Formats: sequence, structure tokens, C-alpha cells
Amino acid sequence: MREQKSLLLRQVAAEIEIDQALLSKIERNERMPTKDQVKRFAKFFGKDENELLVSFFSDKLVYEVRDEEVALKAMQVAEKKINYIIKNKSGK
Amino acid sequence: MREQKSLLLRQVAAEIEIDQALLSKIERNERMPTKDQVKRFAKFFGKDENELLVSFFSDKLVYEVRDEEVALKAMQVAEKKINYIIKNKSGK
DNA sequence: TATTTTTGGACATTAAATGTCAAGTCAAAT
DNA sequence: ATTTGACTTGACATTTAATGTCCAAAAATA
Repeated sequence: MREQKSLLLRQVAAEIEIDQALLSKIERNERMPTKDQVKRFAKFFGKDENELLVSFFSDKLVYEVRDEEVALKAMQVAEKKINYIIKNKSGK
Repeated sequence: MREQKSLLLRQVAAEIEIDQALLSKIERNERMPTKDQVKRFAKFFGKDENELLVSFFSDKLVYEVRDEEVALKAMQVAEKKINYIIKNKSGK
């Protein structure tokens, strides 16, 4: 998104209010941004916030089980659990 | 599983080699066990290790996005990503 | 080659999780 | 009623992992 608009790390980093080295790392997946930073990226680049948040959280989820044998199975079960929670909303 | 076998916290805790207060908390979902502890539980109670690990990791995954609006969507996307990774195995 | 941009790596800081201890509650037994 | 044993609670310590910073090195550009 940054290169699309031909912006410098320096410029974006200033807007988002993070260190430019950190931004560089985030871009190359060496660091994860915080949820808050993702929101600021969305706003700054005029992207849909929820869309970026889905990317962000799905990455986090993958990361959590990335090298587990049971990764896929766990993910499927987790999805069922989420569905269950949503269905009986008001639950913790 | 512990009550099934009428064992005391004290006894199981000793076997698994964790503090009995910690075991009490794990049983009531106040603390998450570590992956290693889950393995020891499986062994001690004669349960299938992978089965318990799936429970464990799926709980962790749910926990990660538990109160996010985009939880379900993120989970679905994460599942796709995992599938993709598995398909092109050997890749990180 | 000089200047600017980006990256790499060590370190600092912060945050979150696990683990421990001692005191507290509760039930059963005497 | 008091004691005993099992379990729970809460405050705190410890550990682990993540984010954030600084500065020097590398890469790109003028």
C-alpha cells in the first residue's frame, strides 16, 4: 500500500507514529503490528478497517499453530467453538 | 478425568509435577496449561495425545480472538491459510 | 561518489503468561 | 463445636515473549 502511493517509510512511520525501522519490519513480516496500528494503517490508507483486521487476526491465528501437526484440526475445532459461542451470544 | 478416577488434586499434581493450586486453576479454566503439561496429562490419564492437543490448541485459538467482532471471519481465513500452507508443504 | 532510503541486529522496554505461596473456605468426620 | 483434609483464592514472583528503539550497515538513487 505504501509503495502504491510512492511514500517513504519515514513519511508513513511519522503519520502512524511508529519507528521507521519498526514499520520496515512490519512490512516484511518480521514484526506483527498491534491491533491499534492496524486500525491506523486502515485509516491512513483509506482501507476498510475490518478487512485489514481480518488479515491481521488470521495471521495471528496461523502463527499460533504454525508448526503444529494438529494445526488444521485445531483450527476447524476452534471455528466450531466460535460458531457455538456466537450462536449462544451473551456468553463469555 | 481426575474425578472419573477419584484422584486427589495432590496426587495428580505430584505425577504431572505441577503445583496443586495450578492444577486446580487449570481444571477451572483460570489458567492454560503448557503444551508439555497437556502431553503429560494425556500420558497419565491414558488419553490420546493428539486429541488433547487439538482441544488445547483450539482453545488457545478461540481465546486469541474471543471478543473480536471479526472472530469468525478471521478463523475462516486462517483455516484457508493453513490449508494453503499444508498444500505447499515444505514452505513456511 | 554523495545522499537518501531501507534493512539488520543488539538491546531495552513492556506486556502477558505461567508458577508459587500462604491464607481462606467448605464439607465431612469425630 | 472442633479438627481434619481437599480444594480455592488472591497477591505476588518469575519467566517468556512480544513490541519498540537506536545506530550502524547495506542498498538504491541522484
